[in-house]
Amino acid sequence: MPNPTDNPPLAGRRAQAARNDATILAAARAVFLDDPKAPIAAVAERAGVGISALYRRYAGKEDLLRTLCHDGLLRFVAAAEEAAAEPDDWAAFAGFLERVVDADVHSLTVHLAGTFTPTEEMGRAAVRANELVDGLVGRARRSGRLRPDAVTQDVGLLLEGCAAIRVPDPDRTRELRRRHLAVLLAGLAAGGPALPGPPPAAGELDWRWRATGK
Amino acid sequence: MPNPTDNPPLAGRRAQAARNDATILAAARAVFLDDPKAPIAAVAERAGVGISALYRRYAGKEDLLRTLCHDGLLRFVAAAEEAAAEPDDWAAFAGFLERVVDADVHSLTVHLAGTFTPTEEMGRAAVRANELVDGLVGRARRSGRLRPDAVTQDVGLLLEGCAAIRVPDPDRTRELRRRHLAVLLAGLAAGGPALPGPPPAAGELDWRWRATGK
DNA sequence: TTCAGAACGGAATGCTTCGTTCCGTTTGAC
DNA sequence: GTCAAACGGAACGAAGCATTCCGTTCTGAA
Repeated sequence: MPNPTDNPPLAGRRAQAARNDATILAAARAVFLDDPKAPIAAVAERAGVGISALYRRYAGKEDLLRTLCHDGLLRFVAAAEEAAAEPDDWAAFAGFLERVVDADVHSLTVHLAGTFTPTEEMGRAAVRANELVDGLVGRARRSGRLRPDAVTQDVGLLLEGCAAIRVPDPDRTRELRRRHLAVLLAGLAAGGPALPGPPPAAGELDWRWRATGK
Repeated sequence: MPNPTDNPPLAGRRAQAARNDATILAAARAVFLDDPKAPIAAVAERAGVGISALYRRYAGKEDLLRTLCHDGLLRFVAAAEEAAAEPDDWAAFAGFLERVVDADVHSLTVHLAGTFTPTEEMGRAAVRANELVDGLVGRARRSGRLRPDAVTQDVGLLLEGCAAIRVPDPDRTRELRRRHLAVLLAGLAAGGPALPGPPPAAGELDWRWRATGK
């Protein structure tokens, strides 16, 4: 799994193949982001390659989806780590959400859940992701900027809500999600009335990952 | 399209058939709410009837979906009208959102869009629905409780976001959506920082209704 | 009591969609 | 010049699903 930022100046079949690795994964991301039930042929077409180029790299559709999702999980973790470097507690929290929403990482992982059996490595990445979010929420809450009754799992609700917003134009989609996120951040700021109902519990939003069934 | 609240004390085949009308529509609502691409057989099974009982009432799948969606639109309008009767401007606005979220009306209409060609009557209902929402938003804004930069179309974003939240248990889903809605309402209250980006324009969220293709 | 047919259950049908495989071709590498 | 990695894309076979068809049940009126 080569680094997408590699830019090998090599020519020839080998280099072409290496570049295709990234091209195919990018195409798969775009296609399945648009329609989680898209056929594999759509990915090949989008990447501008034949179907066999896909099957040379992945054992089957499930394998491709798993790889794609794993990749998304790593991006999620990276976003959280980057955001955590921000000194201001609230800016770190808000910046994290903006990164994840912009990168559209959440919709990928959520909509693909259940279409493959996850690996243990993915499980570890998920745990790490959760720890990072927990840290960001904790910092924001301790700073007094985040309302005290907001919990880590509220972030999941929030991301799911933002991911649901979509219009045909991707750029406009990002703008609208940003706007929606701004409303949510305003609502998460300390000072509002108490939130109703029992807060989402740990693992309550993981149900998509538990079974392989539809 | 019989009123679901009818309770004919009649027995016999005729009465059974009349009751089935409502049973089937309710089953269809539950099934397609759970999975918008569910097969028609799932509806029949859920309703506890045979497939032919369905085809006796509807010309085909598209006809059933259209009827179901039309029904949802009417429920949406009814919710808006009920909420508008509330004298307090903010309570009317918030109450409307709670009704729609609780009844899960929005997800039905949104996820089914594009699977059938709408009737003119549905178009009229949609216009009426929009006018009602516009009125509620206007009242809330004039009362000073709603932030001035929120527009009618933000309600669409908000409802879409809430509809995206779901867990296996329907009751818990409602609770979580209510919680999410509370955050959003807190964020919509006047006093926050300005919302970014151009606000959603009229018709910008109607794209699902314009084409029949996927 | 009889019987025409409304209402129904569910198997059978035919079509579409898709994942996967297979085979002939191209093109660097040595 | 030869070999095989990489490919393109047609072909295959399975699965899912909308719709139709037919035999059965039971009501309601004569």
